[in-house]
Amino acid sequence: MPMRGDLPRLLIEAGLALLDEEGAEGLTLRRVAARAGVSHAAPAHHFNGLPGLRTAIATEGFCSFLHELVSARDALPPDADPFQGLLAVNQAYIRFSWRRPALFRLMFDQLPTENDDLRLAARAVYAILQDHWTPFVGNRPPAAFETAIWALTHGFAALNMDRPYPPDTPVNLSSYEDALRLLVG
Amino acid sequence: MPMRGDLPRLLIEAGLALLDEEGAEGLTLRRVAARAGVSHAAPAHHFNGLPGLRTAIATEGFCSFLHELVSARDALPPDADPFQGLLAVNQAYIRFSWRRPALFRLMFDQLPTENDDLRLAARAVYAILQDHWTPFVGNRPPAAFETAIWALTHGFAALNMDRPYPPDTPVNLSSYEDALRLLVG
DNA sequence: CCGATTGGCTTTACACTGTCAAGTTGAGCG
DNA sequence: CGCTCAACTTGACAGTGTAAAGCCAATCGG
Repeated sequence: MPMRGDLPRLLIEAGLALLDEEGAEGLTLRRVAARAGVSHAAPAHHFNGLPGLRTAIATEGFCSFLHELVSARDALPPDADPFQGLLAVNQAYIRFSWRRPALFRLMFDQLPTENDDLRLAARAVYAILQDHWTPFVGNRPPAAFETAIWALTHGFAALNMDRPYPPDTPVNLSSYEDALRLLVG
Repeated sequence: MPMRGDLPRLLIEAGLALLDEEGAEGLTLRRVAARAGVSHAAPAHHFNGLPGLRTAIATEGFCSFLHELVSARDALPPDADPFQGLLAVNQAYIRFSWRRPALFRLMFDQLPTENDDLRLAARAVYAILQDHWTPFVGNRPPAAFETAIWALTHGFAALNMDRPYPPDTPVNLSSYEDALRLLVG
């Protein structure tokens, strides 16, 4: 019926909306179908059941994620120093996890699948992160430095996604900034 | 019927087993009930529906988690230096996430609930982590140092829980050890 | 000792879910 | 026209959480 915009894309966008509006439990084949105005079995037909829809949504999520990281980088003034770039991109990472927690969780819970598109999208995100920390490697072992800085960012995002852990701890990006500064020294 | 061991505990243990054996999708009120040999509505009666069972299981998970961290600490030789202690406890953290990924995810997805028992259990875990990194704070800002070291560990655990991220990256605890050493320098 | 009450559990029912098989529709093509 | 094939729809089924009602043994006030 809707010739404008093929159905698969419509379904993915419906899924993203449901995820953002209602959380993980809102993402349902039948709800996605209803939102896209098609029959309840249409989503399973295009993707491969619910798991297929979820990986498709996760893949699209990584594209949005990448776009936000790139935007954060491009929004910097041209004379910004490398640390400002590193901080901006990694703060965008964390902010994404706050703004779209259900999608963020789906993306990283979904990672181990063997879907090539998903792996590619995730790799692209990793590449832009890499670009920004390489200037700081210095004479440290690169693998350890990569691990440290990227686990720091992801861990901070994951632990503060809904509420601070441990409870009663205030959450703010400035504490992340200080931690990052500790690492890059 | 089973006078040995009250039903709530039986249900929690059934849930933990299902989680370990079948993953997150295996944790179902009805499956838990069947495994404990009671009617399908019994679990919802004792806990408060599925969410209540989940937080109860997460709480129990934090107790096991704490126990493993304490064991790792106590297994150290008495002449171990502080860094060995820090490393041992944090590696136990990561190993737990590998051995029981579904439970680990449930625990940290469940955190934002307002259940007091859960908060208490999570806090106890945090306390033992804290014990081991305080010797290394030195003259650094303590909040930033806490954030850094704890986000590093949790992020490493979360990202390598099922498979390495980014794909094609080898996972090993030694790369974590190097990263940790970078931080405590 | 006895009737009432209560808490632990069962039974029943219902709406909602994913998945599968079969049917429908419509466009492209010989 | 008739054939095919893909994109859906329809219908059915097992499994899910939840709520209401029932059952039943233990407990307790008298």
